[in-house]
Amino acid sequence: MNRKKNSITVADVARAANVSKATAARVLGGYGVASESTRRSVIEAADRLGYQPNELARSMSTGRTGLIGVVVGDIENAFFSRAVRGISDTARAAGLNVVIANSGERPEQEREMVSVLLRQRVAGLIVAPTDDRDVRHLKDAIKAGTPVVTLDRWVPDLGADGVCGGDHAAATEVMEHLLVNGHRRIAYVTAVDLTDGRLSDLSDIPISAVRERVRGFMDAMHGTGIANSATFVRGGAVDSRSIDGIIDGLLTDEQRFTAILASDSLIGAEIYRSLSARGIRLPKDMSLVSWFDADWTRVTSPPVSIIDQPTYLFGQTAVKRLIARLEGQAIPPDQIVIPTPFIARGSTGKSRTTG
Amino acid sequence: MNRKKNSITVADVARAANVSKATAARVLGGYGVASESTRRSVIEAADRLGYQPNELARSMSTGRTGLIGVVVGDIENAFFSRAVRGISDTARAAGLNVVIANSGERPEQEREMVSVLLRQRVAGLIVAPTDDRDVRHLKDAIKAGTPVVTLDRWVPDLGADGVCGGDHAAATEVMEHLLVNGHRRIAYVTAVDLTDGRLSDLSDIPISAVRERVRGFMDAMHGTGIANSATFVRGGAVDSRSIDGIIDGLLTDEQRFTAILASDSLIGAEIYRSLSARGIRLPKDMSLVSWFDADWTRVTSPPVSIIDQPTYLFGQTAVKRLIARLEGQAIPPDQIVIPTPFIARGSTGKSRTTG
DNA sequence: TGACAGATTGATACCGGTCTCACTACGATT
DNA sequence: AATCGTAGTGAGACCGGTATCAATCTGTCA
Repeated sequence: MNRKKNSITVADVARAANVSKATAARVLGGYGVASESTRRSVIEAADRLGYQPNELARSMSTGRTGLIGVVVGDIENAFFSRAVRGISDTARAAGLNVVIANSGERPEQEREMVSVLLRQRVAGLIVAPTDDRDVRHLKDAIKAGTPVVTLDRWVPDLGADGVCGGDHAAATEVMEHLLVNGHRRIAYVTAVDLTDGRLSDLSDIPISAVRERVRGFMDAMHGTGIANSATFVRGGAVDSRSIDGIIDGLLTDEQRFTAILASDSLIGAEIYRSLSARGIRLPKDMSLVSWFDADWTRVTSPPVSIIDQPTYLFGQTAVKRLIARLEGQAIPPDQIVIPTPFIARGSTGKSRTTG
Repeated sequence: MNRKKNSITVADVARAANVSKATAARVLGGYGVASESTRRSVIEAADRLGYQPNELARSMSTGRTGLIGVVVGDIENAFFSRAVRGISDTARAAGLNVVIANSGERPEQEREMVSVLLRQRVAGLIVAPTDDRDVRHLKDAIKAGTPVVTLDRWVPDLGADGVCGGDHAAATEVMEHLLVNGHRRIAYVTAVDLTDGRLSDLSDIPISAVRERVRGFMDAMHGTGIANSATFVRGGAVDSRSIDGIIDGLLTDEQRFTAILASDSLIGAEIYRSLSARGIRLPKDMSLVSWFDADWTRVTSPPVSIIDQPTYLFGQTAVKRLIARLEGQAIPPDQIVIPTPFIARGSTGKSRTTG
């Protein structure tokens, strides 16, 4: 047992203060009672020795860790880092600590991270599930007594609360704006891996948030009599190169696209860059809307129209709900929808074909 | 003791497998020896019961938690979130877990967070210290046996390793570029709180990274015979409004500034926005350089010249050094400088006064 | 003066693992 | 046949707290 640190324990303090371990523990742990005089001498001894409580031992014996585990797709993505900030601030205010893990949007890594966190005995989990269809690890966690709140994504039959954006409504709102402006050839670009980059069925999309947006997109298209709108969805937008490819595809398509929806701000930025590089002017030649109010959307000219996802609030809300669960509230798990309004800025205008 | 979770322990597995607790523990913990047959039956029993090791108890008894604590200024800042990603990826690969905390760049919150992490018995700390002059909490941690690596900032007398950028060199490089292009009236804008927003002494800057950059800035200015360069440093750039104020100040100053250095990418973005809003064109009317290669710097027109801080690498390097310390390497603590090259893009050009 | 309630305090089991040490069984060595 | 080495196993201490319960000490009241 190579215990490197010779830390001071309650027993040491007790000895120094000439009281029993139990009494010292009561004073230092802030539970039970002690006379004012012993309390003082214990505290004095603790200060003198530099006692620091061992949270591990405390958790061990109480069975509660004050830790909440968070699994996000990628902390480097501002969407998640802002949510993590919301989670972190809110948790801290409630005296909880936060352990962060990345899934890299890969199901097996998500499972691994959840398992690691459970072994760490986190009190609860906030997870942005990578794949709706494989949530057994989350079900198991819930069954074993660790409450789960899903972030940004909603899995109905999971039995966990979910905090998400109003994805279908936002898509509907954007589409209305675009349709009113005469757009008909509108593309939806997502990172989701679709066969050949094309969508054959909505259920191919494993992330509810994206699925709902695409559903809203297709519903709106359908409403204007466009039946083949599934062909307007492009998947696999994972990096610069793939996005350049998608943009090339859109620009040379026989459907002369006039507007593009970017499913997240990373994709949005790359699309913007790709369009600029090709000399396409916004909004004259093309309209662009991106999900998430990233920094970059305000410094482009024109600034980019966005769907504002207040992910700090997502995180905050998720923690609050988690805390409610930890306190044992037995309300049925449900979906908390946070409005994600469309904010029109300069990158969207009248369709060039009707202008 | 309201132990909510009825988790399976080694004792349960041992009973089910008809062996002693010690033997089951040996098999499940992967230490010691056991015959092939008992090993099989223990594993079978563990699987059947759904045994999940309790990492807490394990840490309790071994004295090591595979946790590393990270305290950053703000995870929401891409500078840090990218570093955190580097830390997280590298730590994970080494079998360590990461606990993140925010200091909000406030010394007392930093102290609080460090204390919380120490109570959590993290194996090591990676901290971006908010104030060089008050690092007693870090010294105490080191003295108590928890290695510390500072991130982005270097505190010489701390006795900890530090991973930082080549701030002085980068400032020198940028200044050379600007001076060659005829700029003489160059402002340095930082979030650091200076009295009246003006710099009276370098030691007023509590963050080494910023101090070194300003030193490089002033050295270069001095090299061209400009003696009052301290008046070209503006502090307090903490939000949209303050930055608008600073820009107004610079534009109306009797010194007709022709170039601005932004000390981080948040400031850079706001300055860009503020300049655009005022109709100032880059690089014709003003040159702009920002530290950190944030997303937004590539989508502006012109794209913004930057000092590239590879913070993913910062994080990665910090973890590697921390692991070396954890393994007991007794090399003297030192500063690891990671080059942060200047990358000229469209936002910097010839000074309008010499053009 | 003796009984009794309330306030303090101490002894000790316990949480779920790891780890030391002693003990057994058995083949190899002499 | 006696001795030895070794693989395998079990008993139990331990980590640093918390929690339970009994013991002691007051002061008060009948």
